This record gives sequence, C-alpha cells and structure tokens, in this order.
Amino acid sequence: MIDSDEIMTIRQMCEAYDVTPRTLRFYEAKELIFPVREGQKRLFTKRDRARLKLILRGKRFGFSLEEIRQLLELYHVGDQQQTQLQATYDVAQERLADMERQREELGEAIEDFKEQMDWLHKVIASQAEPRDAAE
Amino acid sequence: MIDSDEIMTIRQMCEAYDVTPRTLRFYEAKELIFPVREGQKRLFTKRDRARLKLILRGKRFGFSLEEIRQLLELYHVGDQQQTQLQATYDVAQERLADMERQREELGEAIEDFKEQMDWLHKVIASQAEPRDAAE
DNA sequence: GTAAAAGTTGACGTTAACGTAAAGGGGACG
DNA sequence: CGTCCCCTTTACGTTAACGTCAACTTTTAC
Repeated sequence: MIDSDEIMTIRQMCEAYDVTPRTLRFYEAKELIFPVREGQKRLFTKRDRARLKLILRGKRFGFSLEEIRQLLELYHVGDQQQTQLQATYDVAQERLADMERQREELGEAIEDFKEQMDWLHKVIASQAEPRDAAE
Repeated sequence: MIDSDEIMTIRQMCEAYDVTPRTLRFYEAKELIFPVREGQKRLFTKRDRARLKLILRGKRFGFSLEEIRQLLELYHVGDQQQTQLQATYDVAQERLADMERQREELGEAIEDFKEQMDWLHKVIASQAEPRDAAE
C-alpha cells in the first residue's frame, strides 16, 4: 500500500492521487494541507494524505475549497476547550444534516432520471417494432 | 402554485427561484433555457421552469453548466432517429451510473463523518465528568 | 404627457481554482 | 566539472459563472 509509507515527495503524491504539483502547493497555500519541510522541499505525511482524500471527495460533491477547509477543521479538534468542543460538535451536526439532505435530493434526482429513462425505453421499443408479427 | 401559470416574466422567475436576471440571461446564452419573446422581452414557460429546477439541482451536486446542458439534452429527445435514441439511452445509462456512484460515495462520506462525530462526542462526555461520583 | 418601473443589450469586472512559464537552488551521476 | 532532474518561488494567464454598470427602449402609473 502506498499509504503505509510514512512520508512521500510531491511527485509521489501527484502520481498516487492524480493531481499536479501546483494543486498541492495551492492547497497548502489555502491551509488545507500542511506538508513538513526537509530544507526547502515538501514532504507529505499520512495526515496530509488523509486530508487530500477528503478534499478530493468533497470536490466531487461540489463543495468549495473553503467549505472543505471548514469541514477539515471539524476533523482536527486539537487542544480545544470544553465549550469549543461542544461548538464544534454542534456545527458538525449541521454539516451532517446538510450532507444527508444532499443525499436525499440526489436520490430524488436519480428517481426522476430513471423515470425519464423508462419512458425513453418505451419510445425506443415501440418504434423498433411497429408491426406485431407480420412478415 | 406559481408553476401553474403558463408564462412568467423574468422578475417573477427571479423571485420564484431566487436567481438574478443576469443568471437567467446567462443560462439562455448558454442554451440551457429557451424563453420565448414578446417583442424584446423574455417570457418563461413551464418548460423553462422545469429546466431551471434541474439546473439548480445539478449545481447543488457540483455539476458544471456544460454537464448540466448535456443532461438536459437527454431529457429533451426531440425528433431523433432510432439509432440516435438508442445512443441517447446508452449515454443516459452512463450518467445514471455516475449519479449512483456519487450517491454511494456520499453515503460513505456520511458514515465516516458520523464516526468522527461519535468519537468527538465521547471526548466531550469524558471531559465533562472526569470524576465518578465523588463530591 | 411624463416620469418611474421593468426590461434589453453590450461590455468590463470579479472570484475560485488552478495552469503555465520564468528563473533559480541542490544533489546525483558520468 | 558539467549537466540533468527534481524541487522551489514568483508571477502572470485562464476558465467558469456570474456581478455590475452604462446607455437605451418599452410599459405602466398617475
């Protein structure tokens, strides 16, 4: 497994996750990932890879990088105070509700789409065999 | 119901769907909707409203306007030939598979997120009552 | 009849999310 | 020692999806 290695270079990351160096640097600039430095060179840890996976997943769902950054903050939970933790939990619950709503809506969209396809299928079938059994 | 009226002006559309005139004109320019003209003015039909709903829905799922336009084409199915219809159906099936994959992945994301929240909940609980029953 | 409201067409501005090109450091190799 | 190769920073370019503003016509209200 690629992920079992502790650290990776930028090029290894790019090949593993199909992104460009520019994209990784951009994500670092936006504080979505935090590669460590060996001199000047970036080295990506397991944590960065986990974050990158979540970033790419979030993008597929249509989240902006800023929204994703806020979601990643919820995953972090560093040395927060009790009240902060509770606040984090509350926000997380809202995000969760958002995601579940989105899943439901996606379900509706899929059902609608299937209906259209069924209708289309009938059109094709009826047009394919206009005659019953003649000839 | 708003949608029961046959045609609507641009302003009515904007209020009904919470978009700006610019957005509707932009969608027309991109051939996503086709308002009819009364002189110079645009009038939006039931068909445009149905399309707009799909556009806004698609956007929430992270589709680009170009992807949405192609999806809308699948909904249209005008005066196509038999072979074209079949091709349309095939493409539709791929799109459907894409959407179902996205739904599954969203499900995974939700489960992962819930796990994190459960863990967070435990941290909060254990930190709230560090003592058993003393005092 | 005229003034406000609503609509139109350009055309330039803006933001997000990178792409791309220039200029240069550092170490491995023949 | 020179020359790749990989990496770096800096900086300008690009595309999508509109926002915004100017200049004008048309309709509606009084």
